[in-house]
Amino acid sequence: MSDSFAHRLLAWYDTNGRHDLPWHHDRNPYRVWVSEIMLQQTQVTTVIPYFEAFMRRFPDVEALASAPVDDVLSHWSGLGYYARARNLQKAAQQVVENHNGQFPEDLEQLQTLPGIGRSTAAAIIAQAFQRRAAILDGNVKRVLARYHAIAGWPGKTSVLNLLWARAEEHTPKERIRDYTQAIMDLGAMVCTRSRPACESCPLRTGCEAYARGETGLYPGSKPKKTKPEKTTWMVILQDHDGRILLERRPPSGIWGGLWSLPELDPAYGPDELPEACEQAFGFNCGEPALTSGFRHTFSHYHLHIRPARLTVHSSAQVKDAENHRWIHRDKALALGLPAPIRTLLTSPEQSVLL
DNA sequence: GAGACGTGGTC
DNA sequence: TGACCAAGTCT
Repeated sequence: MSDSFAHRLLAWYDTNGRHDLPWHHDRNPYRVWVSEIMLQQTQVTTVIPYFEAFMRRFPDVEALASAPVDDVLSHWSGLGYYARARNLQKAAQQVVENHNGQFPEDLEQLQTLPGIGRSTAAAIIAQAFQRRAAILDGNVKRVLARYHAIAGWPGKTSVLNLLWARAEEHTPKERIRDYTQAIMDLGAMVCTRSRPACESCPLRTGCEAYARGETGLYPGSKPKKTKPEKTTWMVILQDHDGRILLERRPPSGIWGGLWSLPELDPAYGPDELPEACEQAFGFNCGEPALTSGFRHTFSHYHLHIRPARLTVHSSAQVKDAENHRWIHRDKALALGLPAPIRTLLTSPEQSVLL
């Protein structure tokens, strides 16, 4: 039912909303889908340049499906959550092979594609097919939690279910595309996390949190936990030509599918590194030169990185040639080597800014 | 249910 | 400076 909530929101959107984002032009399921995946946990201003470059290189689902995976990853460099890029291409291949190149128009079917969950599927239904579907992203959660004074952290299933129920309730049958954009815009521009602009909010009347003067209490915050500390070796393996070894990281885990300095088990002591390298790569190495380690903070843990530089004595081939490559020192320096954290690559030729 | 997955912005 | 968060999904 399109209640007063939806009407007030749409009236606000008509004069105050964002109507000119790149994915609003030439709107088709492919462009909507790519934008929705890029926008997961990522802000609009960050996404815009990536979206435009991505569309130039992969203008349609066939182009994406048939591209080399390293090419897809290189266009994702710096965006983070690289599983999104891998899933994006897998999904493109499924659309081409199983759906004749056309995106399914059904909520459940969309969710069978990798990387598409309930909210993204609904966003595609609403934005691309203009059919009624309720979304519930971070913006909508905040708006609804405040409007209905829904207490508790939205990560909790019970709270999430309450929010979904309200989202369904407010979603209108008419102007579904605009409504979907409108409620996200309100969350991003007015009903912000800190210092919301309640005085210019079309939903001020009826907002329970505002009436109580308690907008700061909603949505409830996540339970605090101390971040675990992890440690790793990152080795700078150099041969007599000055070349440095890179390793393709496994598809899952941190920086999945990207290239970086090889990592070794932190259980090895400094003295055991030559032996560990011999086992892992097949090289006879000299004594490691250790430089001071540093800490890199991620969403869920602190990573203590210990760089170790070793020189390769034997000129044998690398053991696992498929997943290792040498790059020349000049190139390595240009990429910022040997600072290990700056050596992430989407292919040995391309650097990633971190 | 809880943890993993990234980078950039905010306070 | 560091905790917290952002157009979530997968394991």
